[in-house]
Amino acid sequence: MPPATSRTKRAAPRTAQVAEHLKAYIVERGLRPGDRLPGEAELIAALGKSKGTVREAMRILGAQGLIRTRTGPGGGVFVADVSADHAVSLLANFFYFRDLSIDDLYQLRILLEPELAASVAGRIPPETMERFRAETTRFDSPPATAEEEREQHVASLAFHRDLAELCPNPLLAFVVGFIAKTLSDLTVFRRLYEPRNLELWAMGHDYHARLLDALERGDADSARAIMRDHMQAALRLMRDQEVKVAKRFLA
Amino acid sequence: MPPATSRTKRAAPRTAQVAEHLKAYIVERGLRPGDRLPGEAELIAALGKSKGTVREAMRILGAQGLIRTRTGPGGGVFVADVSADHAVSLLANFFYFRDLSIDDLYQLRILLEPELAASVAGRIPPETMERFRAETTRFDSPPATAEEEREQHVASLAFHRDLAELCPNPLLAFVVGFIAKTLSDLTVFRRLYEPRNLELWAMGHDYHARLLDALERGDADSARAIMRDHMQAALRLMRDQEVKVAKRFLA
DNA sequence: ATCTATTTGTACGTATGTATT
DNA sequence: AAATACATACGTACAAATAGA
Repeated sequence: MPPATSRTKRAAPRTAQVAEHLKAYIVERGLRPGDRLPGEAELIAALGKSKGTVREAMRILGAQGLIRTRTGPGGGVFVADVSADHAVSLLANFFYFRDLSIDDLYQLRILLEPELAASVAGRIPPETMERFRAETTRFDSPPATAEEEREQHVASLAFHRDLAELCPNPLLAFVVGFIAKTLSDLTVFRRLYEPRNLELWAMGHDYHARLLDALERGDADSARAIMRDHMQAALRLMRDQEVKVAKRFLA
Repeated sequence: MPPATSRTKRAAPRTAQVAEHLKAYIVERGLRPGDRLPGEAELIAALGKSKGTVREAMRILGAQGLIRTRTGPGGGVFVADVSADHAVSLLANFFYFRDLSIDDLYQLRILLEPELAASVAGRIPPETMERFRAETTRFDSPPATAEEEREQHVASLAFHRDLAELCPNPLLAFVVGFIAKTLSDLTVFRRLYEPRNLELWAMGHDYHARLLDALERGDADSARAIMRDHMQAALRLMRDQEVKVAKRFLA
């Protein structure tokens, strides 16, 4: 048996043990989002751990998005569905110390967005389609100010996120959504005095309309082709723009 | 002013406030991985919060991979680089309640792996290349048992993860690594009595060698083409296999 | 090798806040 | 409006780990 000074893997702290225990508990019982977990008091009694230890374990699961707690009667600890936003934030933190360039993001975008467009063709509910059409009218006139141009760009990215939510492949939807969110955060801090790019507006406006047409009539191949052209053009234009990166952690 | 019973956004719990405060602290000061953060005692004094509150906040940041703590003299709280493994685990939890199918994973794989192969062509250090070559010899003979076949498959996925680490695009590297890890976890539980697939072995062995050749001579286009063919063939074979999904949370 | 100092980790008791009935 | 049930916050004491003398 190795001496105490050896580099044998130290036992995990009790808090981490309790957290893992709770995860296993959820998996074993096949609990679903909304299902109730034992509360503080019960866990303290059942596991023989102190209040602090149990609470810290809860915080770990909460930070990972796995549980939610509510105070008051009928409150307690509940299994939570990890939200897409939460997962995006957690992943964004991973890239905090790794610098993602615009090119990095667009390399993925060019590969994925056309496929995503194809996969949602013919799968858009009429009322959603109506909303999309209404959105495009907001951009019928070219942006008058740099600020307006930025708003249009962010709105366009929001459209891509909305589209992603309709994708039947959850992983594809997530990655595309993540990229759009990241680009959105980046461009919030774009320099405002740069010359506005009317070409970008005209192109965006045109592709938007043609894409919606293709999606509505369920023409996956056209949707893919339109999106591919748009992505390549967008990358060329992005390359000309100076972008200030916002460094921060997300909640 | 709305009454107390309205749905105005409740103030965040103190613990969450402290956690956000610490994140902001890191960002404002531009702290880097390894840099020291104020310890428990200092934070208790500086923020006027209790020990439990401060510790729970630390656990939140720890669960997100942002800090690490060490006991003893010279110990304390330190900024951590969120590890790729940690980020993969957090994202895997997001998909716990969303079922990713093999087809979902391969839809992305087919799009991304060829591009990744192209991007690492000519960028593989000689000693790494040697290691890759050595690995392939382990598979010079076809698998004798179902268990051996599974091992080869997992090893092949590990190779793809190693390759991903060399990719200059951190996002592309992450997504491909995530897919390989997820497939690895899935196939650990494949049924063992199914007929072994010698075709899979032969194809894998062949493409492996040709891919390494292309990568070594920096031939990005060939690498991309080889990888694309391999992915499409692999998907066809995977579709014939019954796969048991392992449901669990990751640490 | 043993002790000592330092810093996080665990335990427990009590009080406060919050939301439902 | 009040009682109830639950999480949240606080303070103290002690245990464990680790670097250095």
